[in-house]
Amino acid sequence: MKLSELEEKLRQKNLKITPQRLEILRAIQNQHSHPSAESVFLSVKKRCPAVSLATVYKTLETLVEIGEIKVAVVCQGRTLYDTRLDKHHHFICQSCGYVEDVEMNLNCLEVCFPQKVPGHYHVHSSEVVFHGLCPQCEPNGTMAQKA
Amino acid sequence: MKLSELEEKLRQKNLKITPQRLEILRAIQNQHSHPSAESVFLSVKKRCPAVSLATVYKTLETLVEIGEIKVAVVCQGRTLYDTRLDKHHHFICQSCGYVEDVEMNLNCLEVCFPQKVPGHYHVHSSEVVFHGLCPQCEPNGTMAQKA
DNA sequence: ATTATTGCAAATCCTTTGCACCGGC
DNA sequence: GCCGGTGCAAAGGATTTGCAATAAT
Repeated sequence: MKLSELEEKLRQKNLKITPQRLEILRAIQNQHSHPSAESVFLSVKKRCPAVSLATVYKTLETLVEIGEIKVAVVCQGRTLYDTRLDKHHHFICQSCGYVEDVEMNLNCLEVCFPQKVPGHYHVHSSEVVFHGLCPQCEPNGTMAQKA
Repeated sequence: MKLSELEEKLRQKNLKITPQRLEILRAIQNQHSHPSAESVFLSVKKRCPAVSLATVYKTLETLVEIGEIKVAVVCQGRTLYDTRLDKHHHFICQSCGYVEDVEMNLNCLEVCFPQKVPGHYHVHSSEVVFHGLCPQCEPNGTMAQKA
């Protein structure tokens, strides 16, 4: 997403365009794929030392609300965000919490899930989550990270 | 799972059979499908008023470790557990956090995912997560719960 | 001028931990 | 008796909140 698009969205929702918001979006775009509030905060602080962690939390919430980013996963106690808005899936390392995108076309899933979901549930989205070990943690098993 | 099976498993791992552990398992079995530590604690307290919340947390961790229960989802900041060990999926209400099991045979998924997961990742399990609104929250939209 | 946003600090929520005592084995 | 388990209270980490000051429109 471009900064201009963000400004447009903010205006439409009567939200103000502040340097903090622009910096936070910038940080998210330049970072690794699944940033946490903490990592965004650290990144933003480099160019904008006065930002507060609370502002980062509030802004991330705002960005999710206006649909600019999504929550990728909640993993090991923290929320990881996702700048990719297109349909994809996630692999989560059980040991270190590393998250990686998984590309998969699940047309079969899309087609059949509405009948499987019980009753009158309105499904907005669905995704597959893979749990396992990443290459770094694999050799020594689940406890590798803790050793 | 039966109490006798649990006792067997505990013995095998040199873990002691204590009244608290039995009560906690009992509570889990009698409760709704996706209990939290808190709800287990409240339930156990009825028959065993002296139990401590810390013991419940520790015991739940132990039960996960010996494979007696699983973590279903982490939702709205708390961990929900699952007594069902067989393959199934989950629907999560975005508004109230209610979790419901979804039965689905995803042989297609099972067959194709190993090629899709990048590199040398070792996948232990996978599940589909559906996000949406449950019947109670549906009529008034996402904010129903907060109103 | 109006109103949203910021930054700070305190508060909150869930979960974990340290440690002395207790109880299964 | 040994060693793991329990309960308590305190600590911990992530996130939220109240509020006065600040900045966007």
